Amino acid sequence: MDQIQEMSDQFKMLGDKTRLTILAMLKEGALCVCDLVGFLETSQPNVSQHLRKLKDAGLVHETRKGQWIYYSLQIEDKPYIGTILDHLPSLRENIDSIKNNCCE
Amino acid sequence: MDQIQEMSDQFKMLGDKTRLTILAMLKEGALCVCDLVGFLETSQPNVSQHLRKLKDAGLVHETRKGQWIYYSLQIEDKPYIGTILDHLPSLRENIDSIKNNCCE
DNA sequence: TGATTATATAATTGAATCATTATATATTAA
DNA sequence: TTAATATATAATGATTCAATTATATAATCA
Repeated sequence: MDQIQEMSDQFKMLGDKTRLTILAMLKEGALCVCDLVGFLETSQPNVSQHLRKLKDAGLVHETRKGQWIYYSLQIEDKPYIGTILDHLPSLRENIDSIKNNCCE
Repeated sequence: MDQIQEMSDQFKMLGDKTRLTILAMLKEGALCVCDLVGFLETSQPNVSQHLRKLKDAGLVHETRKGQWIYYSLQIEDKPYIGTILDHLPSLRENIDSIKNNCCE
């Protein structure tokens, strides 16, 4: 598949508010699904399905810790994605206030 | 509208192969619609409608010169868009070979 | 083991999006 | 002023996509 097609497929991943918010949250560090659901105003299955797309696109990866699954960014070797995430507003404070309400 | 929403709307513009190719072409300089149609493998109305979306999103602007309308990038004040376009493959040679076949 | 919690997957619906076809507008040329 | 060219807009059909609802899997806890 040609390069422009590949790039547009990746931008398609960023072209959704829920997914872009997930990436902005993961910029601050790994989070479990329940933390993401707690912050995003949508259902758990919806979050899971967006995470699946981000994983298929190679933008995040998962690690299970007991009953929780933590997601984190996988954006090495994707230089312009890093630049984009740098321009997303910081959600650190929002995350601090919800983190570990559900897990650990 | 919040910032992440605005950003995801812009990425939606980049998340289509035809539109991303148009932007890659305009990176090399202004082009008229017929030049774009000559290179992209799709119809004139399709190109016009994609240009309309790009214009509405504030990514391009138009200048009429006689019966031709030239489009060019409008990406000052959009720093990460510039970075992205830098990472698109160069289409200079392709453009040189089709430029002005239809206009001037 | 059975119940509970965390997460994923499947099925469905409705909305958004892309491409095509047809038509309209605007400019230039005869 | 009529014809031709360049471009835009409108209408339609088909596909894609996001969100919901329902169900399945996997891990922990009692």
